[in-house]
Amino acid sequence: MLEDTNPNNKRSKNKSVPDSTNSGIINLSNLVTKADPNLLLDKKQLVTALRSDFSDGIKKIAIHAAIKIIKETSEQPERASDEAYIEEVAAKIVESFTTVLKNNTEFESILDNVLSEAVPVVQPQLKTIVPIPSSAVMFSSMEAYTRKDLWQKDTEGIAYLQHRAKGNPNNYIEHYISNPGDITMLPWNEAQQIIDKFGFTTAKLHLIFAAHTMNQEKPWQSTFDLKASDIIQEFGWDKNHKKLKSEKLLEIASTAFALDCLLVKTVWVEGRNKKGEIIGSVPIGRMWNIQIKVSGQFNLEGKIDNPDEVYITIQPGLWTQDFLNRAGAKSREALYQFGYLAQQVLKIDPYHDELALRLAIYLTLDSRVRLDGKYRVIELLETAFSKTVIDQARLDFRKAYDLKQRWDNAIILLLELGWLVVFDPETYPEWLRPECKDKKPKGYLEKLLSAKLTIKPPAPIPELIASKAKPKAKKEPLRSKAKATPPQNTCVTSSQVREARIAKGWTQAKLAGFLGVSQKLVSLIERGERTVNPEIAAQIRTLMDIQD
DNA sequence: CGAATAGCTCCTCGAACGCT
DNA sequence: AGCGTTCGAGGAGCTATTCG
Repeated sequence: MLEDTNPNNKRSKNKSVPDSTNSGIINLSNLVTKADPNLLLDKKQLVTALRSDFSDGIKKIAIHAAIKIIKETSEQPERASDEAYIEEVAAKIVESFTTVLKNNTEFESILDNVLSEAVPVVQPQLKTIVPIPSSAVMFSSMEAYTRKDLWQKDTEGIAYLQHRAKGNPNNYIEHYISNPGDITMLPWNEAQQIIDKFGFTTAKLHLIFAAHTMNQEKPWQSTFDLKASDIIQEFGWDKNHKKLKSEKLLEIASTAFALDCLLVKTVWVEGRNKKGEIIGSVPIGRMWNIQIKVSGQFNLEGKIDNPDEVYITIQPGLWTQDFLNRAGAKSREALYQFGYLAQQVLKIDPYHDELALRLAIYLTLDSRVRLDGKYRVIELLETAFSKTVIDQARLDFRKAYDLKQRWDNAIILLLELGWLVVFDPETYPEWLRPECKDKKPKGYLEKLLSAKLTIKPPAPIPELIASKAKPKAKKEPLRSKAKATPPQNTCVTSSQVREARIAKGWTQAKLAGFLGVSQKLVSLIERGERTVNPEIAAQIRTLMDIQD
């Protein structure tokens, strides 16, 4: 089961480099390891570095060789102590080697084999609405990144965070902390240092990784590359001019580094069907395997101080085999659950709009499960903060006022971002709503906590989710068809679908996977042999960016 | 040769229809 | 009205063909 080997294990090798100059043999691999690993990014720089390293090595050997030659073969062995003569002979030896090296294309072809492509092929930026995994692992990992208060110490002093399923308490997911490239669980004190690095940036980067993972057919077997400057734009950091771009790049790199430290273990049994149950249990493994490559100008020590780009290579962990397995879901052996992420969520500022961001992330994941979007205020606040925050607000009127302010600001921001917020007329009266400036009566906090409201992500996400959900609740016949389609143009032609799909480089099977239909139907649609129902048409338009 | 696509067949489900 | 039958759309599985 765990047979696929982790490519990251390579990195711990090459710790000590034997001094090849003493043996008189130049070993290319030794030279490679002596070079700064950052050099591996740029073949030209590496070749230059290796050539100069090679020449230095040759010079030392050449001097030894020159002395030996003069002593043993020369007619004037006494000149073996004549430094000038030695250098002269050594220089000839060096020259004979370096001329060979200069014209040696074999040297570069060896490097071609040693090195992967210099600049990785990066994934394009995310669109405004993207599919995103919404399985329990996403909920639990979001808690791991944004809820430091939920981390605990077990009896052996290991730091862990446990997320139990609401419906079935036998199902749970646990997270641990490790050092990068390792799966040893770290004890509390060491783990704390990494947990301290967690936060909203980590959570947002995690969402971006997760969104790109949706593009992988078998995520647990594949890797993909992202460019940190794309991520900066997705975070909306490009508009902040107080920080240098290189600083932002390094922040992304260190955030990715923190993501590499999260482990996950799942014990999950879901569904009842003909084949029995889906067992989604994975032993402890990494959430993401991450490698970071920095590119830019080298300083004198061969390091990069101010990178002009950072490339992140991501390999999703084994959890995706059980929770993001399209083929497995078809054969009812694994899960493939996803919702949709509005890209603007990534741009919400965690410092000024923390609650809005927490709500947006939670609701993004939860909207697939809770189709009606109905929540009570207390429920949302409890998932966003620890319970103690609410208890403190109950005891201290200033904290209560503060909490109400934060809640109102969060709701106002979500409304501005196009989220659908409908206040329940009975439990959420006018005077309690964010826009009302009137003085609040006594006991308003309890009123607010028990108030009900409907929150849904911005259009067209609710429509997309609704069309994905198998309509178990009876749809009202006939009328629904006419009613469901009023606002947008939901027609697509067969050629539009085919052209858009090919433009994106998707196969019919891949599009079918996102639509939740068979590849065959996509084929029929593209040939114009099947009419496209409005819901599928709307999904196609969104997924494929089809304009009128 | 393997991945992508298309052809064929069969199943399911809801709407419409007809009979009692 | 209640029930069974028929029909067509939507969809899945298996497999043949095409294409790079």
